[in-house]
Amino acid sequence: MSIQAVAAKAGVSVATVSRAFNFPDKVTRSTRELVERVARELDYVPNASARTLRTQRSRALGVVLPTLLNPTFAECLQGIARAAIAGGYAIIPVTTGYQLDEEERAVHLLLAGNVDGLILVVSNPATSAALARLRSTGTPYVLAYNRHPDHPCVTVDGEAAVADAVARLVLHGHRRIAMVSGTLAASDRAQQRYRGYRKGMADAGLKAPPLIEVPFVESAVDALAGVLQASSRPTALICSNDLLAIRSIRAAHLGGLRVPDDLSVIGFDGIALGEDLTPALTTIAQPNNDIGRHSVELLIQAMAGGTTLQADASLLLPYFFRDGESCAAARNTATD
Amino acid sequence: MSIQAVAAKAGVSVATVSRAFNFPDKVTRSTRELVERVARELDYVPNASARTLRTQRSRALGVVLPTLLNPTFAECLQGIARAAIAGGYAIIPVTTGYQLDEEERAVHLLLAGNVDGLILVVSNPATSAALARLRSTGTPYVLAYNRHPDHPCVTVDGEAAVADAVARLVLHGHRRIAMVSGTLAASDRAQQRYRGYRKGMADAGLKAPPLIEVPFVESAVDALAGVLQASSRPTALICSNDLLAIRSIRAAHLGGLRVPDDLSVIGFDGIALGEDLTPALTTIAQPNNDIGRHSVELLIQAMAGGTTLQADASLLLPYFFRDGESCAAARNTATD
DNA sequence: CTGTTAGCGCCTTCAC
DNA sequence: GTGAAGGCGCTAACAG
Repeated sequence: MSIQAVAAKAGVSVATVSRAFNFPDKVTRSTRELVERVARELDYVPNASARTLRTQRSRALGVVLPTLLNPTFAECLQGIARAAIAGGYAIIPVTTGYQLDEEERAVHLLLAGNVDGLILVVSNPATSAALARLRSTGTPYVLAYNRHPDHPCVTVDGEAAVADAVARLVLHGHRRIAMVSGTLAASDRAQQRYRGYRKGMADAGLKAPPLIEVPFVESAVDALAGVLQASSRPTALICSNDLLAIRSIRAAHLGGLRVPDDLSVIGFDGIALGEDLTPALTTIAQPNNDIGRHSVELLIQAMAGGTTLQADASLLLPYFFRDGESCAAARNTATD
Repeated sequence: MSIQAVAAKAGVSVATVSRAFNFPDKVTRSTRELVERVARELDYVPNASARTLRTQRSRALGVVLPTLLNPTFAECLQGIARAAIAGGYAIIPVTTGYQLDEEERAVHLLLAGNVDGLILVVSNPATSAALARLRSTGTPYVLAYNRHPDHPCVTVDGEAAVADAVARLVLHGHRRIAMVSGTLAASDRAQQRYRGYRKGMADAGLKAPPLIEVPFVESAVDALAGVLQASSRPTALICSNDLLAIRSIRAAHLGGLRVPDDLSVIGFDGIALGEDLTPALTTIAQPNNDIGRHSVELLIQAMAGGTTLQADASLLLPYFFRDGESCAAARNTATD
């Protein structure tokens, strides 16, 4: 079903049909209605690839993310999806599994797929080869969750957020506060959050114990077992993401510690599920949906202007401390 | 950067360049290497829309799902994404928020986007207008999670699964077993699972109390409060999905009941997160990733044969009873 | 084995 | 306000 068929049946030229669809005012009302009617009768749907080929715009956005198994990114993608549809764009998501070579492959794939722009969550903007190559192509893009002065980014101030959280814990009487993180090298977010932790501890005049680095989330429970049994075990844990926090709570439980009575746990991300857990997860909530939405909006805006997005378009969205039940005041301990 | 440029620089015709890429054996080794080198130098990437226009195949699959906020579907989409990439396809996901009109809009959008095939999770295959229209277009499609004799489906036997679960509970001494579900009308899955529940109860010679129907997951806690306070409250809950199970556990907790000591809770879906909760969620686990993967594989296979997928290609994958900590034997109660 | 050429369906000047 | 025609980049006959 092509524009030709519609033109023929309506007794007008293809140009008129095209205009009736794309510039309704450039055509007489009567012809427009005629064309619309015929198109409907014929179930005509404009051919996207032909249009793309002709206009050099696909109205498709590529999305590169680590995984959908972390609800954080699923929530963000949902935000992206809604905003994209609202803006008349389709999205093509690709997951990388936190692997650098997959990042490159994804960007390559998407570029070959003629996307008009890209939203990506990379491991580390400063060192990402994929990002460097992407940049050189002149395709508009925006980073989500990442933060770097040379790139347009939409995220929250993870450093300040964690420093805040530490301050809150201190206010509640905690002194032995440890941080649990995934592999630091694997993401700039983890690094920022850890910086915030150290800053928070320093500000409170506390000595920061070594970072509890968990290579695979699955091994979190094991990694924590030892730490939580020590005589000078922490009374509070700040986790670099909610999934780690959930596993930390489990580790505490397995170790015979009650949360929050014996151990306070704070997460980071604000996944929706956290509110329904028992105990409800105390966490630093990011507006995951909005991060996605704003990324799309920035991108669409830039593309409309025919430009690429600059670093100074970056958005730092507010985070929220979501009070839950996994965090409480420290009990008085003589060992302090 | 077009094929023309490559041809010119390499001193061959565009046809040769095209062949060098698509049928490497149909050109001399030397020409192929020449073309490849020049293409690399020029950073040439074949234009997807031109190819699609010419071949009438987009190598893109549309995916219609209710939401990404339920990890079940996020896990499935992850499976779809991986399998699609492996098969050389891009995916374009659209969420419907469980709304029928959004289902139609999504199908329309995707069809207009020139997808070669569709994977969808609809509310109810028997009544879906979107599905009827899709079918009439002759575009290959497959349903995931849905089950219907007239459509190709990839899912598990939800009815048998729940009946099994009831039998297990009975074996553990439970007699007052209630089911918690979302709106029955909103999904055929919920209906199947409920049928399984009634069958299981009937088989055990037990009277099934009224279904606890929760219109919005957010209201689950309220909806359950009353039921759990009653003197003849259930000793076990079978929930139609894991998110409901998690909220049911919370409701129990808020009502002063311990899980599993005072109340056993079984979920359905097998979201990964369930294993990390405390108590670890006992659930009927579906192979979410595989459901996605198989859907893609069936579709690609059918498309390769140039055919549409028939109902008899449907796949019923195995489910697993995942033992957790939210379910235990019933305590002896004189009131039984 | 390689080159020439005709469209795929659409948009967009340029005439009228 | 409408029509005619070129060409976006590519593949697939068809020739050579």
